[in-house]
Amino acid sequence: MIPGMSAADPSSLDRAPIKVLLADDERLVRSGFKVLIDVEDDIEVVGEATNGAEAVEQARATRPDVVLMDIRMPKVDGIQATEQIVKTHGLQHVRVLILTTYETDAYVFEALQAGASGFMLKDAGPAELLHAIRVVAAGDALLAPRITRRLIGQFTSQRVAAQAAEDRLSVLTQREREVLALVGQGLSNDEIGSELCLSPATARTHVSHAMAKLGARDRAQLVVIAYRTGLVSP
Amino acid sequence: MIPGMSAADPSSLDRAPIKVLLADDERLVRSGFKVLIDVEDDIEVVGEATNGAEAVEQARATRPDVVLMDIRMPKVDGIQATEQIVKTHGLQHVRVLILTTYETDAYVFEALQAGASGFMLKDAGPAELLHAIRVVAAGDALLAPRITRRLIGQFTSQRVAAQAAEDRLSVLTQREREVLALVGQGLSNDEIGSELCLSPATARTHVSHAMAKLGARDRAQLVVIAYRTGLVSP
DNA sequence: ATGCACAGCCGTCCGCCGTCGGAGGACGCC
DNA sequence: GGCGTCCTCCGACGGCGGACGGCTGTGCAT
Repeated sequence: MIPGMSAADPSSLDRAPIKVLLADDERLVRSGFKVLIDVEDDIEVVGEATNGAEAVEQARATRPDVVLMDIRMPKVDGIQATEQIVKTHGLQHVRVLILTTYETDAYVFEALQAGASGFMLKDAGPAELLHAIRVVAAGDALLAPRITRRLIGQFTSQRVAAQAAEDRLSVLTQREREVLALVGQGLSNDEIGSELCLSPATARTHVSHAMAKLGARDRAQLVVIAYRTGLVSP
Repeated sequence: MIPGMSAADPSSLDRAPIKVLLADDERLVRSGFKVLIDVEDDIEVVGEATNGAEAVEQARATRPDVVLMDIRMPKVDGIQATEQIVKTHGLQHVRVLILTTYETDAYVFEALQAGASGFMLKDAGPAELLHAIRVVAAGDALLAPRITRRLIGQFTSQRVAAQAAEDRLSVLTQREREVLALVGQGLSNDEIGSELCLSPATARTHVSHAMAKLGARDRAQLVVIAYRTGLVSP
């Protein structure tokens, strides 16, 4: 074991070994992982599966700590299998580590949504893979660096977009923004008036001004703008 | 160098060493990192800073590949410094790796938004830290496993919430959902009618039914529901 | 076959919404 | 003081929106 990389498992000797289930349709890949894992003292392979359905069966039978799951597999794919495993009663402790060749964004999203704890690419080094298994077994999560980068990029880009959209509201006065926020929650003019201690006529004026400035025709379109700019939360 | 962990830098010997700038207000922390880094052949410390302002100066002077940045620092904090560095013309190649004791969600978000490429906790092992430096220097990104876990948890939880909210729409007919989607984009009844090849009166009926079933009074409130359920994207 | 329920479609009536014009007061700026 | 901006308020008009009832067709059950 590599010194210093053991944050997830500082004393491997006095614990039960991490039980791993391999799910991949290619025999060569499985045997490769198996020899890689078997030389480690603190990790052992307890089962293998060649498709998603088998993976679910094996998970129920062997109750592993970690499932190394490929995505593209015959019959049931890895993402569906992941969903079934983590939703099975009594198998909540099982962590799924996706291991695939493709870094398609859609795969990553679906896999995480399905309940995967990690996402690694097959071009990762052996030590990275072993480290990932230990991290996931400890209940933490881990993504391949390239995936992390893209995830962050997407995260920040949508933040920037929200920032840019928020600039559309810069033409509004403070009061108009307040009114817009209430319109964004579906309030009527009268409700806005009593909420802000205004005459309903004044509320209408502010709504009207906001619509004119933002190019909205309806108050419905104002709601759309309020959501798109992030003025009102989901 | 550890075999297998070198995916980010497979052949360290035939490249220029990674230049690292240390930014931390505690002398002990800096010296600790320095001895850790200096024993590696492919990484070298080219400067040190004790606060955010110094970090920006040093980054301009030494043009490092990676800045190891603490968050809590006097004068200018690490997040502000990160923002200034990555926005400085000619310093876009500089990657910032946040290294802090606290895993507060707000810190993580702000740091990533500011342009950081990684976020590690100070309780990480030496090998993890060195690996993180190499990953970030290679242009990829990396988060501490605990951070990754929380990020994924937040990501999926909001997905699950959207899923639960979507059940509200189960009472609607297919046609009504279509109409609702268009209402959610701010379309008028006439526009919906021509969009779906309907009489405007029919569009109104569907809108009316959707409102009755969902407990909405306005079409504005329908827009709110459409966004909250995720029927229309942000 | 009859009755029933539901989805879809349409026309009509009333009310709120949105527009326009006007008007007053508070504040800051030249 | 004059000017501009913002907030507040009012009244009247036209129109879209929403409610209501009626009509058709389909599927299901008795």
